[in-house]
Amino acid sequence: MIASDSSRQRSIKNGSERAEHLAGLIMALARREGMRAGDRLIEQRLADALDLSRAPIRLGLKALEAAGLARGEPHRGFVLAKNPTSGAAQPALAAVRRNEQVYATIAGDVLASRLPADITEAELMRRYGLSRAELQRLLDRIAAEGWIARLPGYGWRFAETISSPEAQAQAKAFRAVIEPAAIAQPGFALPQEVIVRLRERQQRVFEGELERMTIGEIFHSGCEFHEEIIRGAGNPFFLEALKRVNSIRRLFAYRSFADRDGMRRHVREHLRLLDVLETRRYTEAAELMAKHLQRPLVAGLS
Amino acid sequence: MIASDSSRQRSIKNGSERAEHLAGLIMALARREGMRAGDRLIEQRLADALDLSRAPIRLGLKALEAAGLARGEPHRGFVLAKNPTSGAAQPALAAVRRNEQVYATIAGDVLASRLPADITEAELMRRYGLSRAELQRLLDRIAAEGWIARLPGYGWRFAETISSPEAQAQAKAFRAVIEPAAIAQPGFALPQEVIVRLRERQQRVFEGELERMTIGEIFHSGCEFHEEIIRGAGNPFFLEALKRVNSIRRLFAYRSFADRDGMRRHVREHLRLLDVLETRRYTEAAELMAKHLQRPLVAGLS
DNA sequence: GATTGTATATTGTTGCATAAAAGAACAATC
DNA sequence: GATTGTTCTTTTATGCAACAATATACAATC
Repeated sequence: MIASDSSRQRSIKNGSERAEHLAGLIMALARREGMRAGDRLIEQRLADALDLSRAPIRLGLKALEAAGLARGEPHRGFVLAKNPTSGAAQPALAAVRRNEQVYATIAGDVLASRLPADITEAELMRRYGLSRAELQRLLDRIAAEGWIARLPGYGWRFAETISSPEAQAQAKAFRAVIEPAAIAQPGFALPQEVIVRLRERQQRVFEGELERMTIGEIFHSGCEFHEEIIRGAGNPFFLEALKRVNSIRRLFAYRSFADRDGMRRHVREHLRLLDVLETRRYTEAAELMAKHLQRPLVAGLS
Repeated sequence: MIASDSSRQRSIKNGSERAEHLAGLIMALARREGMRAGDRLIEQRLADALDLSRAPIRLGLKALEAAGLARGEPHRGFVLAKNPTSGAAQPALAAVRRNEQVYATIAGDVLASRLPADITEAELMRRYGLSRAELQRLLDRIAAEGWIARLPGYGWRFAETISSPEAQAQAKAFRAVIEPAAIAQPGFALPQEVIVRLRERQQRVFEGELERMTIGEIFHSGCEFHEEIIRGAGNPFFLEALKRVNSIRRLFAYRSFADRDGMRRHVREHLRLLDVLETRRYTEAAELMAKHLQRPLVAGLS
């Protein structure tokens, strides 16, 4: 439906923060794409991938250079200086946006029911020391993720979804319905190149990268995998529904610990699923997916 | 999850417009609740039902009185003056919000692909003659409904969902998956009072009110029915997903003509479904729902 | 005891000026 | 021929003050 994960982060006062954020986006992209040290970072291509124009990309690249993650020469553009490992991406994001922290804090407070279900903007501004503009942006983002909504009068209301302790189980139950069903849809089809790309990534994760990934990255990768597959149904409602669930699951994910062994098994199942999908045995694939989603994975990723 | 249908409409310059809007909300509520001429309109109760405080309700009531739809006496509050029929609710809404019109226009333009997928706010302001604030509000609403999203840079992108000609069929396919599945969920249960309320409403519609309802109202009533039922699964993700689909289906609904006979049959199926649900034969109910959703209904309501 | 009337405090909106960010076009370079 | 460098235009954000709407508390009335 709509790529919602690249939710924008403006409202930066300190110019360099914005640049570092962009740098982070670029590194994350490079990582996902499996780029290595020495690969060229072509402005237009990055811009297209991130739905931006070259101007902001440029800022990001300069920030990367300043952080020693990229090297640039006049008229020859930039080149990755280091393999974009998890660790490498961090420094660029060292100036973790305050907004990002506040976001996490709010999420935590809601999960722990430290906030009332109904709350005014003014109250939120006071509690978290935000300006109106900052709060606005934050609320927009949260609303887009679906766990808050305006009341008709003053104030906002947090969704039950997230505050409920059973939310995690409910998300699972929901996915267990839509994901296999999507695969079983009449027109389901996954282009070969998508399968190849997905297999590559899962393979990379399986073969060691897992150890170097943060929980957030692992989770993101899992979401991407499942979203790509559900996309095969060609029905955006399935995709959109999954994205929403995932954006809420992400909130829990941060508080779960990493069970690397479970994850490894998990990724193996992903690979197995790809094999079945490749041969177009969709009924079987749907069943496999159903089983995959039933498996209780401690870390809450799938 | 979150009651999103009472999307607020502020930004009114002409004070009375806001009041008339509120009046409309009150009448619509009275209608849904099956109130009759002579029934009291208790401020606090209306306020609770509409998630507002008494102050705005009061404005609405006064507007209703001015429109001759309610009678008020000092210290005795207001009383419905007429049965809240579809026609009666109209005059109060005569000053149909310009925003509402623009909303409809945009929806139409997107459906007809008269707008590019990516577009800037400035462009939208020019095209539809809106102030930034007005547009902002509109975009927020549309974003909440899920058919537009910000790009990371400048501009917004319309969802594929809505512009696709198959969207209608896709929405149907999606519902055909989640609604029966929700009923089949382990913990599914529908409180008796909900069944009673739903039956009452459907009964009312079946016994003639149908003829006097607008397409919009018929559609709304159908959505509410299905949403109440899916709520029985106790899993907000199902409910939320259905709400989203419905908010998009509503866009199509306005352009479909009314097939009163088909609708009558349709409502009969609703009543039948309630009977089965009442006896807790959920497996059977799920099957019934699946069939119900397969039936090709011209008017695109369900 | 519930509901309405009224006054007051709080909350959110609008428009505007300034500043910052992003996009687009084209020349320069590899 | 693709990519980078540079410049210019357009678009959007931000903070602020005046204003409008909503919420709340309590008294008055039924």
